[in-house]
Amino acid sequence: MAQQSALTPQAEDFPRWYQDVIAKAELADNGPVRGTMVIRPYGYGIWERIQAELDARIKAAGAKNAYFPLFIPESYLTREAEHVEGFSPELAVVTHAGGAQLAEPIVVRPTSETVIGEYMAKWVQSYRDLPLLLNQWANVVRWELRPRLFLRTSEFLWQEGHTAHATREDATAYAQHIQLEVYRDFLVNVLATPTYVGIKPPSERFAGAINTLTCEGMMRDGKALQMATSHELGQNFAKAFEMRFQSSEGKEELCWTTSWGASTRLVGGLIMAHGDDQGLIVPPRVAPIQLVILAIKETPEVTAVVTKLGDALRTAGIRVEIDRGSGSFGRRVVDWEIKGVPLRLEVGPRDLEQGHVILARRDTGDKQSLTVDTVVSTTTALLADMHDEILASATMRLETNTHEVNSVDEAIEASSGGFGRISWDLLVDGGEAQLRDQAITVRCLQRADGSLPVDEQESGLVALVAKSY
RNA sequence: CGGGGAGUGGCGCAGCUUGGUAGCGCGCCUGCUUUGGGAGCAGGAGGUCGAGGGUUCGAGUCCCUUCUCCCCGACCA
Repeated sequence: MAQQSALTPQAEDFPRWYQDVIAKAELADNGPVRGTMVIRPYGYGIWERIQAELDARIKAAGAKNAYFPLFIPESYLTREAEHVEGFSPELAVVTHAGGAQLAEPIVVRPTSETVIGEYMAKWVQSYRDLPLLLNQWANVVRWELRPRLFLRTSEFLWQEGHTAHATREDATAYAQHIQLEVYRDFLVNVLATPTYVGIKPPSERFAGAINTLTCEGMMRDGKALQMATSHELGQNFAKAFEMRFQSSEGKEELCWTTSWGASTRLVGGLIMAHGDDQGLIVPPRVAPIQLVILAIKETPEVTAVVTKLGDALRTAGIRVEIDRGSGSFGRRVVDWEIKGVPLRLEVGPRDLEQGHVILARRDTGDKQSLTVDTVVSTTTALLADMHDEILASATMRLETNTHEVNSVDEAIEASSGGFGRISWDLLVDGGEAQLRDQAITVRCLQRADGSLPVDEQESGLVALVAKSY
């Protein structure tokens, strides 16, 4: 049987590969309204893993979950000038409800700074109430002209954190803490995606923020993807919503606020950062299924061993699925490869006669045979190694496709299949616009050593430029 | 909004030039055989051809109107 590839090869047409893999791995479907997305169980399983890992880190950072309404009075949005200007083109507005036209239109939240600001103002009276650290898991709507599943949908799922602080320093420190200890830590240790952490140039900043921090990842086609951001909002929203508190000296002062978010876009990032021509490669810690046991043929012996192994692996804390399915061996293997399940344990009558089973890795394709009694220990160790190796190869790709450049022309060249690293000074005077004409943007600004700058005025900053999703 | 395409079973497409029984691949269902890298054979289900109007004995095909979707250019997690 001629081996025909199940997916469009990445090198042939990357966007097509992306669509193919989403369909064939059963991650998502287009919704009935343009730009909307149906997340299928396997895709949602990945999102649930992302949620669990992020939520734990957010709680460790001291924030507590709450929930605010989907509907926001239009007048709230208009209170912060930059914010409303930034978001008005993509708002969905409800003008009719209950069979009548509404006196004041209601906006479907594109983000919740405004409602949350209103309530924070109510809850904060004293410096003793600060910092106020909130997070919510929610859906938001931003009407998109060019939707792409997971990457840009008109409705998406995310977490949005909102905090209020007594001082600017405290707010700055918290935004940085979230960016590094929540987002970067998650991206490295769970998603196995190395990123460049930096600040956005003014042109790319969140509407209403005085500073935006970002983690920029590189996809396998060399394009950038913004994976998570946190914003220092200064006192812009505090002013608009009169978030005041009485200091220990008895003076009335304005709060300093932050907001920060990560969305279902992360699933898109996961797909494009690791996937290959055989399908997804899901790193073990984010994998809803870490190991699939594939019963090659259902003899009583195979069934017994498969059941026993499944129980043992689950007891060891590994997320296991058993495939006793009908259908050919090859077909089932290909299907699990497309889904990117990290490990596949093949159990057949022939193996059992010889007293072993076969363990195959999705990322490298390596197979080994091992005795039944060593399966749990081998698997546990291998899952840990696989995370490190997937991260290492992604890091290698990030580094080899990032080029130091010294001119705008070289930056354009570097952006054809990766990132350019260029002195920010070379871009401030018209260079950024020149890049933008080539669909290249400044993804973030860093210090020369890769650390986070305070603001874009700092001298000696380096810009990472690339085409992006 | 400017430019370019496409609407035909679940998905991907042919048929239209030159009107005459609506087809192909994949998928799906049933049965038998097969499960060690996308199984084989046999049988079967499933379509108001985007919508409306017109021409004609007869329209997927020709004419008019209309709707929708996709791709490329200005925003965004």
